Amino acid sequence: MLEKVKQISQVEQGEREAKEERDEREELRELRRLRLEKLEQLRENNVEPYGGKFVRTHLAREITGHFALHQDKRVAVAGRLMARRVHGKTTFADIQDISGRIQIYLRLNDVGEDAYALFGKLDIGDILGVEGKVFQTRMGEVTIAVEKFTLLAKSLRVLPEKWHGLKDVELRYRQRYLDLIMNPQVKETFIVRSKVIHAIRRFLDQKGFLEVETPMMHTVAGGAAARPFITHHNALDIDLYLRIAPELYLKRLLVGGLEKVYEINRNFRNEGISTKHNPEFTMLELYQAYADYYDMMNLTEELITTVAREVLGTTRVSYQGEEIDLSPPYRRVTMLEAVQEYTGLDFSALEDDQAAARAAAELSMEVEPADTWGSLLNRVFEEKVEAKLIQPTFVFDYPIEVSPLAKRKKDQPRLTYRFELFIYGREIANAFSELNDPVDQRVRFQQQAEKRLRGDEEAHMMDEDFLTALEYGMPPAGGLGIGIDRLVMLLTDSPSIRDVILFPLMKPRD
RNA sequence: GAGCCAUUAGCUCAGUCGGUAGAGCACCGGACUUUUAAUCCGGGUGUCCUGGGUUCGAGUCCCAGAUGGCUCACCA
Repeated sequence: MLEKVKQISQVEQGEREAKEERDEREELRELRRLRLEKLEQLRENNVEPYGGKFVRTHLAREITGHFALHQDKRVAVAGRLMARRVHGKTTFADIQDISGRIQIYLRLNDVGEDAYALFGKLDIGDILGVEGKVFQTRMGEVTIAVEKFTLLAKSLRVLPEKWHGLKDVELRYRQRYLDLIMNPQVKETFIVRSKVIHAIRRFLDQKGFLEVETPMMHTVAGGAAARPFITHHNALDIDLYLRIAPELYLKRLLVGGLEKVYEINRNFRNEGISTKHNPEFTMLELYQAYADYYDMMNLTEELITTVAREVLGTTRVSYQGEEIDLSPPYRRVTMLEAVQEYTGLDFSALEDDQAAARAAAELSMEVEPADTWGSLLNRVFEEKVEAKLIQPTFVFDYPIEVSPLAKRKKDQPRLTYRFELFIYGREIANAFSELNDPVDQRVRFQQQAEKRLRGDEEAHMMDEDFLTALEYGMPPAGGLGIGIDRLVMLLTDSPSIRDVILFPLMKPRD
């Protein structure tokens, strides 16, 4: 009995020590503790630290950019306190809002002792509303002479350093809000992203395209060669796939008579993460009935140049030190020509799979038994050519093996009416004359199914429901997909896809 | 999945040969009524990523792990 009591008291002691250690650690976070105390003090002095609506008359930039218009005018601005320079009975500070920063100036004589003391208790990071008259300092800085200010939100955490900003890449992604507060270029990038998407919508709407939304959760993951994420619907007790592409649903809409449709939304692919890949990413897909892939090339050129002009005001962009000219026409080259140009190898002269395998081996490529003329042509292109296509280049007529949803070329049955657009060695767009022959499509699915049986998890799945739709008759059509994230990377000179996705996927930290 | 690199105060970073951890900003106290990376005086606030090991002694050396970055692989 005594033993047991002893044991319990030992356990209790251990718990107590652990708790004391926690308390001690909590106490060590002095900066935050100090701010919590300030919060209490504010409330004791009847200052509400978390305000409500504040009516602003101007954004910072509107005032600083047009001083003459606002001189001596009374204005109200709101934003985050980003810097403070105290000179005894006067204080300068900087307020940051969506448009930028503006300096404010407080004098004890103007605001009174209580308010001046309160301002001294504020912290960098607090959100305020200020009212006062616009003037220019001796040094020429457009400034608001504060008559009144209101605390709108007390900050309990210390912002990153004012001069170097937030550099730690991990923190920038995990706490993007801090990145946005501290690094103006980051905010600019995401504003550009928003404008790009808006410009695309405007462009397509004007051309008579209808924006639609198709399912994100699929019972068959189709429309691309990729491994899907799997989720589960409890009530129906079925597994579902997060979509890897909207393609097969958008084509069903062509069957239904929606002749020009597009969707801008997320795709999910359960694959590796890199500077060019995020598990969820944004795609534009569009389909136009009675068009073909040449129409899609023209549309792609027009879309990209329109967006670049509207958003950046130019079609010449600098990407990672490389000058890229986005003005049309873009170079157009068949895959066969491109491979010949960069390797000297004329694939069109190779009669069969064996000849292709021998030729590929001579280029010191690994050849596998399952490889065919088309798969090798594609691989030689990917390995020897792709990275060299810096200026915008349409590469067209892709092998049929790697294009199970594209229409077969009439005169060259080993190829399809398909192109991809490359810029800076990266695939930006993918398009084809859509396969609308249900019998051919069934054969293609069957070939893909065989690849799946052989262990290719990225091969397309058979989609009977889609085939049924095609059997009702789908108009011939051109289809186009553009990776929005990659386009935005190009237009914002961002080296990583994570720089253009607000919250890229990160592993949880403990 | 593989290789290389990084992880030290809230942030940006030093830290020598293994000898008990520093700077700037931010913060706290004081001075200052047109500054602007304000300035001047005083104050260091820490799970040195985590866990083992070597050692009299580890931020530092070794092993394992975590997270992140880059490159490659895969892919769009």
